[in-house]
Amino acid sequence: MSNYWLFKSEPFKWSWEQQKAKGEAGEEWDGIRNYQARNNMRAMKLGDKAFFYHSNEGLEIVGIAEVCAEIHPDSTTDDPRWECVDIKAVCDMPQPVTLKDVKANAKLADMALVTSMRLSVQPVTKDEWLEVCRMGGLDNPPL
DNA sequence: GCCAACGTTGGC
DNA sequence: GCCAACGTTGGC
Repeated sequence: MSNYWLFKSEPFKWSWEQQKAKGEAGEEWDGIRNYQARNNMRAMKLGDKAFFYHSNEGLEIVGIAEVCAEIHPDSTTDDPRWECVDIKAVCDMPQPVTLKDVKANAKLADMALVTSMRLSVQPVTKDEWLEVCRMGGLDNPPL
């Protein structure tokens, strides 16, 4: 039973294209300096699935990733408070789901993307997961 | 580029 | 432990 998440990234800092280029090796999701976001990463298990969202530019969910390393120290700081996971790209959203689309869908009114705008690593419920996958044109969403 | 929302810091 | 000041995020 895996859980579902959403990672935000500004595409000019770390884009979905760059994430995909890392392939199976995945990449450390470093640089998170927010407790709530870190706590969400602490709760992640190997194989958990996540949406990859482009903030600032794009404003859309562009792909699906998977947790490929559980919580460990963030290599970009010596501060022991900050830890992170690694994620790898799984597949593209055939049709990216925009923030506008999410806001326009009553089923997604409680999504953290809408209610906790500034949280950069968010939990996603299974219902939300399925609905966003459906909107993105994924008939057989990774579960 | 602006600015509202909100998390963090630090003085008391 | 409160709260004002400050910094950052992120939509517009």
